[in-house]
Amino acid sequence: MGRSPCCEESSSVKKGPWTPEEDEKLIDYISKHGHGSWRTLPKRAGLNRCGKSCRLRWTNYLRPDIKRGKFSEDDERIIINFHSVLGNKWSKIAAHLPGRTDNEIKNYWNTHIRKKLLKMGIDPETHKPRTDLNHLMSLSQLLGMSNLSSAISTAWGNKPLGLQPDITQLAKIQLVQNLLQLINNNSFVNIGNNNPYLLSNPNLNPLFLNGINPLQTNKEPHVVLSGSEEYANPGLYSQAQSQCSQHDVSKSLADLDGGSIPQDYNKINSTTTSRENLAENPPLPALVAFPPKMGTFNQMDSGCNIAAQTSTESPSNTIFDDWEKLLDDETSGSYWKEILDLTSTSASPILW
DNA sequence: AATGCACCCAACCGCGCTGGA
DNA sequence: CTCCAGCGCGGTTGGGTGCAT
Repeated sequence: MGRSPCCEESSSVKKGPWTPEEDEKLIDYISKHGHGSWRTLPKRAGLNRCGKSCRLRWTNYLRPDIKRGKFSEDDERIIINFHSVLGNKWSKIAAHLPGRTDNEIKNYWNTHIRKKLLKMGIDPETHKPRTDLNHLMSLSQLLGMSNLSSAISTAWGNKPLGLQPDITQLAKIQLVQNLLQLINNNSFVNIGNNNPYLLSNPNLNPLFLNGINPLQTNKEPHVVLSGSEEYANPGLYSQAQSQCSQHDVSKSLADLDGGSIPQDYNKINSTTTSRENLAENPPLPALVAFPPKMGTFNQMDSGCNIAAQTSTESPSNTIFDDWEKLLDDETSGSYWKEILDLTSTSASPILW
């Protein structure tokens, strides 16, 4: 069905940035009369703007309850978690960050968070590790740079730059993760990063894929949504819920899906695995056992060489041992050779 | 100082949904 | 049931700004 444009094309309504005078008129009018019909508001308020422009200016900028300024780390985490569940539903995400507008969150996502996730090797759309070849290339280049830096440092008789070993390890790990995912196309491993987002993200933590909450010792059943809204990832939604509760958001998320908010959760938590992941992607055994408390866990402290944590759910030490070997400089060469051999014989056109 | 470039974010555009006639 | 006005939402644009050369 066709619809008339918001403003007559022939009309000479003003566009572009708002002047302080226009702002004042709009604020004055709405504070006295409310906005009522946006379409008729400009005339009533004496503004040469279209109603839509007035609404946008009010909701995104002039509203008195708008919170401006930098996003906190908590805000960022909440945005990421809700985005992993809701996708680009900016208004829904904004509903859980009082004072923030959907436009502001959308901009912040596109300019900051998106890039951050990409740098971490995470696809901001799916919240899963990137498997595109460009990304693999950049990782292999990172490895190359890192090795070069190491060679230069050795040649000069200096120790490598302080960050270099971590970068090397992370690049190796990330690269292998992505290779494994390419090869198996059904799961992946995630180690060597102390970012709470990675650890708590059911898409990124292998334990979640096994239906294990890394922060709890017992398995939990899958979430069965009883509400009207479908969420791609109920585990993350629970996590998002718990974070939301920390911010004292009055609107209960439980109302949305008929579930209950796990009130005592720590900052990073989750309850279940993704139904889709389990249904469509049978999990590989978890490679790393996570300790029960996030606060005590710092993988970087051990230089990515994670000490095996005992867990009743830990399926295998063998694979973990392999990873340790991979991370061991003395033996990594042979493992890389194996991987290279494997990829060179596979049908996938891996580029090096 | 001038220029080019990248980034940020306010504002715009167009589509879909909703509810009333 | 159809039509349509109005609104809200998500994607996109472009001007302003800061930084590098």
